[in-house]
Amino acid sequence: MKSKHTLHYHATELETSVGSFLALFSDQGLVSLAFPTQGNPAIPQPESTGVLPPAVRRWRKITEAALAALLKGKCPQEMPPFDISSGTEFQQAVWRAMAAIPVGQQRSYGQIAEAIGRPRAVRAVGQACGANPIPVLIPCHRVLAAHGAIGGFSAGLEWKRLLLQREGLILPL
DNA sequence: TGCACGGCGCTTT
DNA sequence: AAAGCGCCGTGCA
Repeated sequence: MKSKHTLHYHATELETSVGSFLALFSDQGLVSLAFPTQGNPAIPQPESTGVLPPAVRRWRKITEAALAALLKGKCPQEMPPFDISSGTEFQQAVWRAMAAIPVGQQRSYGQIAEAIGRPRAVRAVGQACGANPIPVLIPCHRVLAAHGAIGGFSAGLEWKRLLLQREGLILPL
């Protein structure tokens, strides 16, 4: 017996002002987003965007526009649907809470923990943030340690700083 | 300011 | 079953 859903993902590159992100879509929506890997601009693109299913082509365009907006510190007009089914219930709750942080605002790991009703699960929240499959659009960069310290970032603190800076957030030195 | 530590909830091995 | 975290408050120099 084979399931006909989610057997395969559509991989596609998204060009931005800071390099090319790699996006993965399922038939449910955007599954993951990967930062441009250093000095590695052109992974050969096996499928042209022409072969992508219509829905995926639409989401791709929306995602690209949303990325561009966020990199300019602006609020995206539209977001693609997220397929975060890979996460545990807890992780999905954390990711949804992060997605609700407005552009230009910040939260602490503790605040996210409270927002999902587990005020003491602070470390677990940190772990779940690190597991966020859709960085930038699910703004894990807007989650800082208590008292404004920058905290961590799995893709590298440089990216976190850049994103915060573009959104006009100032960090304590 | 800075470091050390204990406790915490969840994921991963 | 146990380790290991993108944490956080406290306490001490």
